[in-house]
Amino acid sequence: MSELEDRTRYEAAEVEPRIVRRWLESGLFSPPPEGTPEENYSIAIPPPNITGVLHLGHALNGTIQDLLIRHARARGRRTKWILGTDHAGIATQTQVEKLLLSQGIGRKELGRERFVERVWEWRAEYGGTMISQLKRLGASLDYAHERFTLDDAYARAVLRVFVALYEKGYIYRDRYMVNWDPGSGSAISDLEVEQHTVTDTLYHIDYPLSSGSGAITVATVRPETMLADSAIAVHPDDERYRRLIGETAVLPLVGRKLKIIADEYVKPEFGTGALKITPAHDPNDFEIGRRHHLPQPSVIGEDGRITDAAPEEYRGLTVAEAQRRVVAALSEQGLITRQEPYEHDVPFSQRSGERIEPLISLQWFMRMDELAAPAIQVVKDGTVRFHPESSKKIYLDWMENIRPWCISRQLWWGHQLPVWYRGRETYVGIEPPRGDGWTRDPDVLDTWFSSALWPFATLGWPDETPELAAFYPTDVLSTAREIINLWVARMIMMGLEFTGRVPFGDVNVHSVIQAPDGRRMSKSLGTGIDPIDLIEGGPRPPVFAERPGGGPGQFPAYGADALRWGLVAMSSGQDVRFSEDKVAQGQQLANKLWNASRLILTSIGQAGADGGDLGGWEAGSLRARAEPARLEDRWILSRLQRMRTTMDDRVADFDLPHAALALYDYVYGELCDWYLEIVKPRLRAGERALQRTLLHVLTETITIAHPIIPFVTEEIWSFVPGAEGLLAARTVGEEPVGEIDEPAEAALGQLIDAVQSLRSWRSSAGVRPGATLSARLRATGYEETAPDLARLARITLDGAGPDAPVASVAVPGGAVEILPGGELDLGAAARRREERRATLEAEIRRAEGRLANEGFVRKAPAAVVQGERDKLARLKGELEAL
RNA sequence: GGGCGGUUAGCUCAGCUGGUAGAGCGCCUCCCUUACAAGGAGGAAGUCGGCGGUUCGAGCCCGUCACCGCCCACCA
Repeated sequence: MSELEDRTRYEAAEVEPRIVRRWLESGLFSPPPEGTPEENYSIAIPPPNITGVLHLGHALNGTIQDLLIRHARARGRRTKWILGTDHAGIATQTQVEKLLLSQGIGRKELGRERFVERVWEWRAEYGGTMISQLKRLGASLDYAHERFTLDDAYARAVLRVFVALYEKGYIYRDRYMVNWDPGSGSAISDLEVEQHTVTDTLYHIDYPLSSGSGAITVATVRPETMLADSAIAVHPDDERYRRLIGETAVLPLVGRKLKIIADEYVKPEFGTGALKITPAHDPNDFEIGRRHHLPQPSVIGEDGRITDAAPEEYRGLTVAEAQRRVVAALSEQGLITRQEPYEHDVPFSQRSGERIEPLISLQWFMRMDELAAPAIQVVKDGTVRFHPESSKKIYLDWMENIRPWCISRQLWWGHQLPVWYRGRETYVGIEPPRGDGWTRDPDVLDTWFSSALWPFATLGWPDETPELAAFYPTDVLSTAREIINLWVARMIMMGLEFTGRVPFGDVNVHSVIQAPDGRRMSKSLGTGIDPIDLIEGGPRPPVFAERPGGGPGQFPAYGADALRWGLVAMSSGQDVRFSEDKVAQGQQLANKLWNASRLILTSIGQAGADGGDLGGWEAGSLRARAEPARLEDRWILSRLQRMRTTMDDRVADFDLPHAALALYDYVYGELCDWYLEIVKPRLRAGERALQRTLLHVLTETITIAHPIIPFVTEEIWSFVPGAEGLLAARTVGEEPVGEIDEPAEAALGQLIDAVQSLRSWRSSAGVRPGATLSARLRATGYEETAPDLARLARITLDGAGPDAPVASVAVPGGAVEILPGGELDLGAAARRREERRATLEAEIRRAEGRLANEGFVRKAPAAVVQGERDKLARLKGELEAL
């Protein structure tokens, strides 16, 4: 036991790494594939990108999932937390390309095959960063069965899905308007586009009418696209233009004649009310063009340069250069009648950050309506539940307006389409076509296509593996709301289509953690932090206010438990600011629990170390039988049971912040502040019944706390006499850990109030903290607790004599009279008395006022009115006593 | 433009079905009491964003306005 005596502080940095090792060696996190999905509990982790580095969002989501998994494991369920990584097409390709470029190697010169080889090499070297970080966080993932969205088995699943959907007619090829990302040189889906506010120039340009009588003026922020104009549109009811409908105008710089057409899409009040139509370079114009069967000349190529369809002097220019030239030429001709700055939202690629170039392109698409219908149904009927429920709206809004998904990407890193062409023939199949002359489509699939299969492809689908039989469907999917549509929706659709079952029953949408100043957490803003820096100590970005501990500009090593507790505790809203204080609070909790355990374990001492002689241990379950010998024992068992129930309920509701706070309040406000203080005298007596109760309370407390703060609790467990194996493997089952005891709670509550009142009185009356006062108890309800009251409030209750009290301190059930004695500052006591009198008088006035209010007496519930009367009587009694 | 969330102590946040406001940090006073000074005891500190309304009674319910954040959205 001397080791425990010496370790007066909990040193997370020393403890945690070896606990991680013990967990990993135990094999506990890799359950055998047995039992049914209903009996078992599984979660598939949102696969981290191989390019990724853990950020606070990952740390929070990792903690949440681990908490759920450990909680389920402690309830006796076979748990599997499925691990894997995502190949992350664009992100990875871009990153490796940059790296190679810094070595002077270009992607194109390297060639596709060798480039892909280099990416695999890169992945082998760096792809596991986040996994080792998750281990450090304590995440109890099944590390032995790590999957990758590009491994062979997974790739087979992807191809099979593609072929099946093609055969059903859902997947097709089309020339259609796509979001072209010049940065990655690929089309991307709508969900990979984000809008940024940009200030452009709005140009008003005159298009001379063919009739020669005047001109029609259009407004545009992209004058260069006029080279591809194929019409001018006005609103059919717009009086200004009505007579021009059907006429033509001459496209400046090009000379082509443009028909003036009517379309209700045009807003007469916006700009000039006349809209130039460029079907090939604007999504709205594309639709209008289709309605009116307009030609779709395209002047911007996939390389972002002007094509040969434009007049010669513009060919080969970049879009920006072309814009300058067009504007200059138009100005020269006096056709620009107005220019004004114009602020609007413009699409950018989430990946490359470049401005999206809307283009018509030949791509593969997937029609979603048929897949969406059942996926909407399962959410509406509660087969899949969102937490919080409000996030379900995000899903339904998108699903009910779902549009075709552009699934082909012009990249090299990913699942190449199982599509071959020969002349005008197209072959789609898992195996390559027979015969000569076939060329494979070079495109790869959108990364999210493979991610959509995650919950079942990771378990071996399409093979009927034991893993699939045991763990699919999974129980929970936890994520941030930004990928509800990008990923969650698609998993539900694919799960239903290919397994006939929803991939998970609950979707937990967690908070987004912002920087302390409310900005987004991001590396480029200098607001991002590596969670490992909080665990092990590391640089503290300037946006994080200085706190004591740690070096200058350094986070102290808070430890993983602290970070876990802190993240969960702070994640109470949909967007929350990162609070380092909460992490510090988590560290304190770990330290407190550690020290409380030291007190208990060292006091049990040898009796426990001998093993069996505590008598209360049941050999099988290692569960001490508590023997509540006294009131406080019944009280703590009651409170323990309540805390456990609260914890279970909050976890079941996915309300984890309150689970974390409930644990803290119990450990501090009940176990340490009161129970351990009350039993201290009994502790020294070596009372056997007390030891059993303590051991029970300690082991159940750490078992319940373990899912949130697994490290410190595991470390404590290793010192519990008779404990074997890992706490992580210990189950609590369903039986209660204590008995709810209302009388005990009432009596102890009274004691606590009384002690606090007396301490407060002492402090304001200027009594020396160490002094013991002579006093007399004039109150009921302290039959069992009077000695504790005396000790904790530092008074003696032996003053039975006739002495007049110098003060009367109101406590529940009556008052404690303070008798004269050498330690009293009578002046301060008198001042205190006068202050108290003033407060009492004010409160009495308030209560009397309320009771004089006829409406209150008549309409308020009887219990509330009676409570007010009781309070008034009590206040008056106390005033009397003063 | 639509939707969601927020506005409570100096800071970060709790506040259950409406019954005279709480925690952590910070601040002040005291205490190295044999688990913990990364500790303990006590204290000061709030027009609960503004304005209306419902109610005997509103931080909580309703309306409205303001500000902050996020998500979604094809108006040049």
